[in-house]
Amino acid sequence: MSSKQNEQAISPIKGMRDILPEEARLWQMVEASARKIFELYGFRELRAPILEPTELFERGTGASSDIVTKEMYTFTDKGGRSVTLRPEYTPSVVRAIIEHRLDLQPLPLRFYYTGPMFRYDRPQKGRYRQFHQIDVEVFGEQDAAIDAEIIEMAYRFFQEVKVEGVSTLVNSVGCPRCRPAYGQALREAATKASDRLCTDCQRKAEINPLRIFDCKQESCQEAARTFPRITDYLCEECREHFKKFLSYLDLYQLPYRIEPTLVRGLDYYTKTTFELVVENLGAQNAIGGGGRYDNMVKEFGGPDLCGTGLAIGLERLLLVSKLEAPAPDFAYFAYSGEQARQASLLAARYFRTLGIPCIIEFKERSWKAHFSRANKIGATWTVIIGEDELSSGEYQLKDMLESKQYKGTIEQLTQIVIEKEKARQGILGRD
RNA sequence: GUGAGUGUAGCUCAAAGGUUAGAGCACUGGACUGUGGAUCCAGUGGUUGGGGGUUCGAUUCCCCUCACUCACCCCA
Repeated sequence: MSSKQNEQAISPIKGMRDILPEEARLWQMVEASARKIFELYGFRELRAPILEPTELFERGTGASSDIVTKEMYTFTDKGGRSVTLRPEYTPSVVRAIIEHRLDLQPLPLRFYYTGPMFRYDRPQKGRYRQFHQIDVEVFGEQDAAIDAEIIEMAYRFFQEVKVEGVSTLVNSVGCPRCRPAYGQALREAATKASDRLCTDCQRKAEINPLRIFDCKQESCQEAARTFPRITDYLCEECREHFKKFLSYLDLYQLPYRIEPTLVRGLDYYTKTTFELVVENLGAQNAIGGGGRYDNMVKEFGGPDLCGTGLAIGLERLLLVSKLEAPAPDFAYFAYSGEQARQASLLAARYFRTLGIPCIIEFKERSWKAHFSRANKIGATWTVIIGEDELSSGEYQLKDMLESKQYKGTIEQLTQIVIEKEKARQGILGRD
């Protein structure tokens, strides 16, 4: 700590936080699982910048979306350009595809990415201003089977990272051909029922009547039940796509519920939308979500390339994951005197060359204090080097878990560690 | 942006207007200078989030402010 003179401690910016080593270990495990599983489905990582031109999101995410109208971290850089910390990932991939003419590669394209996103929201449980997503996108595949496969992949991932009780809400929001008619029908119904709606919903009837569906007022819910459903307004193509999508979910035997009121806050979705929700997460119960966006690439001036994707929120995932990080295995060096210290340093170098993690500390300690320290920091092995060991040339190795002690040359001792670790499936046995 | 709740040691919490703000855990050291976990003892650590007010006296009551939490809106 710094001096206590009226200095104010510097805290992180609201909605942002440090991830300390113990928790970071879990993040590493989750990210490693994601990579492993996504690669298993042919996805490849595509890393895009965190900072993008503001216009990318105004056009991609949608100028009327909540994200763009009130949640972006936008500022002017020293060159006078308006830049934005990305609030989501999809527009960046679309930009990269056009930039690098990736559409000329064999289709479909499968990309994944994991990293921080930024939205200027009011923080609450499961919601931060800097949060992290893992994101997958597929381009150039119109078949509804891919929409289902992405969800199947998500379930495999959830299983791998010990997230249980995930259910899927699915819907189709139609396309620019069928959506306008529905929007009009819904607006008319909402206006007609205006006197039965709360003041909040009366306002929604104008702006976004779909939102009336998830109002908690009993009278609004009652009125909403009489409103037309999007699924009754889909055009032939969209209806077919939706039917096929559901049939593949059935094939995988994935649990889902059709939620005709599921609207997502991003403007670009067409046809399939879905949300992965989980219990015990409080109000922000969506652990993942996504859908199809068949027109975004074209609207950016690129080729007519359809897209579909999924984003998973890592903070929320970790809030419900039962994953536990195994304690790290390593050797601690207990020594006495300068000569033994030097012998320890060289021994640790040899250990590390063989892939055995070591921690060596430089505080002079009694033997008892050394062992106490080794125990406290969780060492699995303690290497003992004192006067006796220096003169005999044989060091000692203590197995801290079994309280067994060995004596031998440094080569012999490393062999013991390696064999034992293998048997225990310790760090040397893992991939 | 709106609403509610909470701020006391690193963590979890006491102290209900009255001496020098305490305890457990954690940390450091000792009992114990060639062997850890247990036990016992001691020590470090606080502008009670900050500012103002009421009062002889405020951690306690009032106001402002900041932070955190939860919820609305929306989303991961």
